[in-house]
Amino acid sequence: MGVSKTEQFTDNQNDLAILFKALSHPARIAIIEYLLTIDTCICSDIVNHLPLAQPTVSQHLRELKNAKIIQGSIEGTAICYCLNSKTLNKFENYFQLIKNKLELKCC
Amino acid sequence: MGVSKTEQFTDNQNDLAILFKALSHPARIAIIEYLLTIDTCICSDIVNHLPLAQPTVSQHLRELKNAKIIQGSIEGTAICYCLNSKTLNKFENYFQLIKNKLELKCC
DNA sequence: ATAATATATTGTAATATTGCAATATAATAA
DNA sequence: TTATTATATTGCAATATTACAATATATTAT
Repeated sequence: MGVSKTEQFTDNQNDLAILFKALSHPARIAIIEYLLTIDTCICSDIVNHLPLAQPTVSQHLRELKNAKIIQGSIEGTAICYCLNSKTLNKFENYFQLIKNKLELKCC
Repeated sequence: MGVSKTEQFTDNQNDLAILFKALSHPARIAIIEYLLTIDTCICSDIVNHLPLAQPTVSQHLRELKNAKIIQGSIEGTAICYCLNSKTLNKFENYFQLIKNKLELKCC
């Protein structure tokens, strides 16, 4: 009761759900939007840019990193986070597939 | 503490997060995939097709309906649920926008 | 080495989500 | 009307998420 029955669904369905879950918080959307506006990025920029405490931002960054939506590389004392275009293209492909299937349908 | 600070983010960021949250469960991905494979659809088909109890499926359908990802029309004693292509196109547009912005960037 | 700075981790309280039994509603069939 | 069938709602237990203070870690500067 209350436990998500993930094992009852296909790997693909679970993988997609995990990807979407990573985008299901406005702070994480804000992080992505911010990373799109700048070329390089250190984490403290993000912390200053968001209305959340540093540990909370770190937690959101970890979730995006786990989903491979962003990737971080150590740059001296800071970490350079940037978007992973490969994963983001997965999303685009998925919705393009849906669009193509929808066009063949009536309602 | 623990409350999502939604009011601190823009309407657009919150709207996107809500849309993605609607897709963040494998059962709801499975519902979308199922609706893509058939032309018309009654809810009991979905219930029989998913490994979840009827109230749980009804709850997931409501969440997809609230997000306007699916829409339902009463057909006698059943309800015909189908996908809302307008909302699904929103997703595609969003990721296309991201892709375009990413191509202009270095890392 | 010690201090300063940047980021991560841990622990915990508040809240949200998930799943389902029980029940309600609403339409058709007998 | 009464049964049957299809779907929705309610209430609640189990679990997950969110936010952050406190603390840890790790790198550079002095």
